[in-house]
Amino acid sequence: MSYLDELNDAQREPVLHKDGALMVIAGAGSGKTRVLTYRIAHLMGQGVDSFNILALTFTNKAAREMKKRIATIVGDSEAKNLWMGTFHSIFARLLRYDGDKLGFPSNFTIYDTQDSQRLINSIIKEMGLDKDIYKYKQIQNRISSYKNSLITVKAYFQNPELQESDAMAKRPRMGEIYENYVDRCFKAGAMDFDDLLLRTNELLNRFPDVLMKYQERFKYILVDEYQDTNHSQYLIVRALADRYQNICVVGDDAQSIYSFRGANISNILNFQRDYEDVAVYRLEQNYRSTKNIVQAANSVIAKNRDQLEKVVWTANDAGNKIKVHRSITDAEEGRYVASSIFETKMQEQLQNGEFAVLYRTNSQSRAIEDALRKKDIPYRIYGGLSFYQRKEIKDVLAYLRLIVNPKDEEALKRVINFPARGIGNTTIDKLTVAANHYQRSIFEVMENLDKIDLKINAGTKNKLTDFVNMIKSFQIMNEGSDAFTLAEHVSKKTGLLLEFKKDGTPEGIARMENIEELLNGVKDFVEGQKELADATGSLTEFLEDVALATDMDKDVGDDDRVALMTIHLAKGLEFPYVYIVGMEEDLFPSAMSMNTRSELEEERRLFYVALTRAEKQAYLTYTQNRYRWGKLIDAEPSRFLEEIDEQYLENLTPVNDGYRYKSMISDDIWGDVDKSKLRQVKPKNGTPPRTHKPNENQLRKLRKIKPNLGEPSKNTAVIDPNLAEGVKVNHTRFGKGKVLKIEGVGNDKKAEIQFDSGDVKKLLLRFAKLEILG
DNA sequence: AATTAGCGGTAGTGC
DNA sequence: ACCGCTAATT
Repeated sequence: MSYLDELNDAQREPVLHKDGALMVIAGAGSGKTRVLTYRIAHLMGQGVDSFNILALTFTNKAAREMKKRIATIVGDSEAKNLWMGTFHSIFARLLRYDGDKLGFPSNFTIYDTQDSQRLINSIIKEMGLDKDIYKYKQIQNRISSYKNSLITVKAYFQNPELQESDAMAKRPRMGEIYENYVDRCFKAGAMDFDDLLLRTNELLNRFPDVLMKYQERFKYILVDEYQDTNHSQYLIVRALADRYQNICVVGDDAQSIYSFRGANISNILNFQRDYEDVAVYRLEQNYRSTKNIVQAANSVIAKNRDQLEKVVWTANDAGNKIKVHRSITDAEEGRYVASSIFETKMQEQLQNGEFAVLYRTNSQSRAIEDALRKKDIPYRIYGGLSFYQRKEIKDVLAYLRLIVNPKDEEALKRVINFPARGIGNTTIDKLTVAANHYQRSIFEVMENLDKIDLKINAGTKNKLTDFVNMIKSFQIMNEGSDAFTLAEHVSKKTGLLLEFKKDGTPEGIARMENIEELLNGVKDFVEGQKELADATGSLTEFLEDVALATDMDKDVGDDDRVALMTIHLAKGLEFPYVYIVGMEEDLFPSAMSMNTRSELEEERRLFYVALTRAEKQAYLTYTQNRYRWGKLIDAEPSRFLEEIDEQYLENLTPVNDGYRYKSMISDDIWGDVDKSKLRQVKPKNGTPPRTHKPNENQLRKLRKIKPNLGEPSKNTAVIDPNLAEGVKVNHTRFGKGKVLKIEGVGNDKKAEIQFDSGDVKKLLLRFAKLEILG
């Protein structure tokens, strides 16, 4: 029982607690994942069948990692049967089995936010409503919150208060839009994200036999990040756990940051009322961060009124104080972060992956990116416009969706005339009207053009028939081929690849490459699925994976990069060095979250989450001016800076004397600063751009840094002089190959390599890990 | 029906 | 500053 020795006393108790309801209040960095993992392993060790365990995690990646760890304790075959994943992916799976009872096909489509918004847009148009009053985004939010609160269309119309509040907001026809939206989703065989939970509730409520089946199946239920569950999720868990009451929830009320998508903090606060004889365990020892960081975070969260009693402490070293830095503009903030990362990395001989830059809004990433790129520091952005949301990727996916589910209206509208094949809006409108009239899908109307008189001319009819036949041929191919073969065929046959290739612009090329990357992804997926017990590698499974994939789920692999992400995405992660940027009023806390106490408290919890991501060192940066909508606006330091107990802070820029800050390192010595940019950003008082060089002390310090101590750092890697044309090399990712050409000098030195796989790639030598063969 | 210029909304966080 | 939609043009 060696794994029990890896736990402290407080962690061991909930692991050993077998039956009944238990709640684990786990402070930041207190090892809650470890508790969950070992608890599951222990249950299995005690004879509980893995088939009877359901674990709901915050990301699918977390589920994968826990599964892997459990497999090392109890064995591979045992771990395979565990149902473990996010709410959305678990219940999507459940609905594929039993959704037919609600009238959904097992291959239902999952609409993403964009699909929902487009559908709402067309409904508003079809109803002839004013789009300035009925704003599709607001409508979508409204519908989403109804669904998360389990307010169905029927419940909406039975509730005068709701109707009144929509009427007050000058949207009296809100209910009709909602009704149409639900109806259209149903007819399209589609569910949006909220439906995955709402429909699960409906299924469990309406079909006692189904409920019973899953209650019997999931005798032990575990829920991670319970503080971020919404009402819909709460009800599902309660329904499933009702029979055996073996429910274990883990969470930290201080880290509840998702109220905007319906998360209800009272779910965790009221847990003890919901179940009988609830055992409560507290994990309060932080293993992650220094004393300075833990105590600073405590001093912040203490300002919140609504919270469970809890004292997070650590036995770790005091560490450095949190560094606070002010700059003039966001561009300069970026440069400071990049310089600081560069310098720290050199001095401490660190990897890029040990650094993270966290921000409140995705739009802040740009300034950071620019600065990191200029310093040639590799980075990776998480979130934002994710790979799967790019236009060209969504186009390919739309074709694939249409193959699996031809009723998928949003997919159809997306690709019916892209690449252009002479089917214009007029025709699509006619088809839509007919489809609504006959209560059929657009695709079905297109299949029966001879039988309906739509006043579409013969030429257009032929084009429509060609399109239908093309999709049908794909469907036939789908029967016999794996997802990769089909996806590749579709990309070529539809002309998508060619469309982007022929436009010849850099964007077009990039889009084509993205499609190729997607195809590689399909291939990886197909091969990966072969190893799993309960998966077949079908197109449906791939599409579901994609629809519910988050940026956090991707395996980052071996590349070593600085992580850039929003604080929301950083939840559950940890990094030795963390930069929290944009510490300004109206940005963090957000201007939109300062109206009520609870909103502000949530922003404060968000700040708490941000701070507690750091293991060794935290940096807080803010600027006096920030670009927004292309304009430079004034910014005030965030109130959160003042809320941290001063003793934990070190101010790097203490006096605002009207001059530019004197940074530890001047950008100039790196020789790659875009001076024109500097000049653009003139401070209002007319202070000239900084031109000072680093002082002798700083220079001496910099010169002392020797490249290539220990693990070679990517920026200083010494390029092997033996690397020349014709030499055989091995690359960690691309395999063996031959150097065709060497070009560029210094940092820009590149090698063109013909890999044995057939690919020819140009690699920057200072990044590429190349091994010279024989 | 296709292309393009111009305009307006947007940048708050995400399954 | 950017994206997507609309109106105008071909």
